[in-house]
Amino acid sequence: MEKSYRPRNIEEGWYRRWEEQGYFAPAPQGDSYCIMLPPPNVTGSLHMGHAFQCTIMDALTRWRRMQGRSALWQPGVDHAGIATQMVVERQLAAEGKSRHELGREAFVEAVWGWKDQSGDTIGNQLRRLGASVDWDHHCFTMDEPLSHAVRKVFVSLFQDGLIYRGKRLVNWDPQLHTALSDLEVLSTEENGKLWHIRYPREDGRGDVVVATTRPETMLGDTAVAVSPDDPRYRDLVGEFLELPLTGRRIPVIADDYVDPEFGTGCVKITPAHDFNDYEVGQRHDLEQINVLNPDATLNDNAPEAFRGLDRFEARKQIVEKLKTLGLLEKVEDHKMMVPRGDRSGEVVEPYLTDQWYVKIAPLAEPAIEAVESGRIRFVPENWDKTYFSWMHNIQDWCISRQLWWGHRIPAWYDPDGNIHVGMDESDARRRSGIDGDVPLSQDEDVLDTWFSSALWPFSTLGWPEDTDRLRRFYPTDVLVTGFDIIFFWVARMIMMGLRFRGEVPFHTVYIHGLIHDGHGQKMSKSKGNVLDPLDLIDGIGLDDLIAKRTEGLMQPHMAPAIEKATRKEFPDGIPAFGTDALRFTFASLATTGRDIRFELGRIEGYRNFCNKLWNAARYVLGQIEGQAIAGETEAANHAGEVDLWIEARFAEMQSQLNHHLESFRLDLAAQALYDFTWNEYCDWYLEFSKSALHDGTPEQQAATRRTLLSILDRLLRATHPIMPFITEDIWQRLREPLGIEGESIMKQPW
RNA sequence: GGGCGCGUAGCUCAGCGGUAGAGCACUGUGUUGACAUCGCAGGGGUCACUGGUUCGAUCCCAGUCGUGCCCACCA
Repeated sequence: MEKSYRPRNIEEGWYRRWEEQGYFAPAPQGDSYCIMLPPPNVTGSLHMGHAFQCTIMDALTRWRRMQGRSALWQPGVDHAGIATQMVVERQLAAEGKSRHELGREAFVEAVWGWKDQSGDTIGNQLRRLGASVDWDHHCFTMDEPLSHAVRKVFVSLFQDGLIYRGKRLVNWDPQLHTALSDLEVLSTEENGKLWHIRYPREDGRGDVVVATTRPETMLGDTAVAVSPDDPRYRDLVGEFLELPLTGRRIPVIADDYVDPEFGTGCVKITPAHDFNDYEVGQRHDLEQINVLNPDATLNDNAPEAFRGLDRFEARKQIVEKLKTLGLLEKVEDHKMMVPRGDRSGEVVEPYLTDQWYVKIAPLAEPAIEAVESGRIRFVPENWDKTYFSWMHNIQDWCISRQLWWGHRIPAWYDPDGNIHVGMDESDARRRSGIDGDVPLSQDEDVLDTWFSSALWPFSTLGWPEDTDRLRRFYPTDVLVTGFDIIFFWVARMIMMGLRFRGEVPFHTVYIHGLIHDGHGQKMSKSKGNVLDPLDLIDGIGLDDLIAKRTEGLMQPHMAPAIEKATRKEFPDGIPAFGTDALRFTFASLATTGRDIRFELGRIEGYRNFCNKLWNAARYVLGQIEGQAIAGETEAANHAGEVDLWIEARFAEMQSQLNHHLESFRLDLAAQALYDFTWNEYCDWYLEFSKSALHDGTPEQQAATRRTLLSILDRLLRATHPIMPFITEDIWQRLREPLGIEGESIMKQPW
């Protein structure tokens, strides 16, 4: 063995060997154990969070596999509708082209091309991380079998009345020109203004002052509301007002929605541009006047002077106009929550469109029950509160997106606008009994990416076919994921799993924290604080790191600051720590907390730990070369106090380790291994063995050699789930002296 | 406005009803073979604050302060 631990030398070959030998496929017998890999974006690459998550999943899978379970870790990737489409559109934009110039077919082809080009980045990363996934069954959400499952679910839900098409307000992203679900809208507090505007009374007896944060929407007002209990405005209810700039007359109505304490106590009601106003409008049967185009410029329902203006420019001009008309009473500074699209960052508009929805309440009910009854358990437990609070207030799910990349909605329209849903056009015709000569056109929209993700636990196993894998591995055992996608993904998998399999998709949801940088900041390209897991494994020079962090920035002016911070934090770049050290670090960071700070000092310490283990093995192997090794019984007969002590300590550690793995405390598991290896096996037993090997009888020496080897063997197996490479590499050298039959530590019993 | 979490050694974090632990950092010291990616020895904390329960609280309960995240329709 080399004197120093060099991860690169030992990590290279083992993964290929494991994969070639088919060790990652679930064993034909044994109780099943299954984890679904949360599918990363197909064209993306794995970041630290993914690597962290993979470490947890791989450690659990390897551990169960060694315990004799038929373990399946199901891999795959997600088509990630909006994200992927945006990437490709940006590439086109760089060439001065737009997707509309290409047309739908060519654009989708371009996306597939990009998918192929970005290639198997994720696959290669997973391999470098040592992930023991079942490559033979790798899935992509847009593979035909999975797409078939998507259509099947859509048709079925439609037939059962749980999918419907409706015209109502949605969150509209005016930049991406698509509807978004509630979850894809993030509200942030921003500084805004509250404009107080006079609406003259029709009877000429003065005016009413309304307060609004969005004056441009007044062009679509169809009422002004006051609180029914407000004595100031009691007489006003039923009267009419003149809506400035439009010449329209609108009624004053009374509605509980209005808080008399806020603003002036009078609220302008714009049913087509505000979710609350929409509700009020429904209650009072108000007209909905849409004044915006899909790109958030004013449309022809607006007075001519404002048509075609962007919403924010229109706001400026409207306020200006009101001022000259003497209708602007005052303007106040006002903090408000502004809704923005999570991908585009654009201010989202409540917008009246036709969209597809999943009627969610009937699906949510059993999903709530499944967690209440304990058939699904969150770890740590208190995440169930988050789950429940969302599920109890869940709104219908808008599933249509005005994108080109994704699963096309399996619905067709006849010339009269009737809807026909089916697995394909002919199926739709058959179901509706429509002749072949009636022309049908398919809905242009695609489904929300999460619609297909929701089916992942069974679509990847072959559903709707009744496959052996499906029967064997569904329900799966553990879902490992971050708390950021409990709503997006976890809840929806539970709902769909119960609906289409009649059983929960998994028994345990292990929620881990999110990896941040050493200062507790979220890692992001724009902050320039991203670490690539592969750079921690292979190392990277300072200049390369800086280049990586500053190239392709959305805000290039940040580059100097990023460079400075990077130079300060990594003056010598990043040394190569190896996969095992990285994995051990991730395991030790897997505490119950919510955010996790990744610091270089930590991984350095664990790289040293690898070296410690390496050298302990070197010592042990050096002692046995050409020497007699006692058999097990023989060794027991000649065991001294120290041997008994280390045996007892190992047994204790092993039992703690099991307990910690059972309870998903990989941090404690890692610590138990670290403590035993360093503070007991190395510091004490190895030291004592030196005198035993020097002064003992030949029998005692042979017994000591047996114990040295035997503990090392078991220690390596115990450490293998977290550090697969170094343990395999050392263990291979123990096979002969211990007379072990197996070919790999992966296949050794736990 | 609700919900969840956190506040323990200089830093990052474990822990637990019985007079505090790890890694890193720090101090001193040690190189003829397991390991300087190391060994040995050591310094350092009134476990945010206040009150309560208890024989006993860092740990349980109530409140306060600080801090972070999530959800929510106040125009």
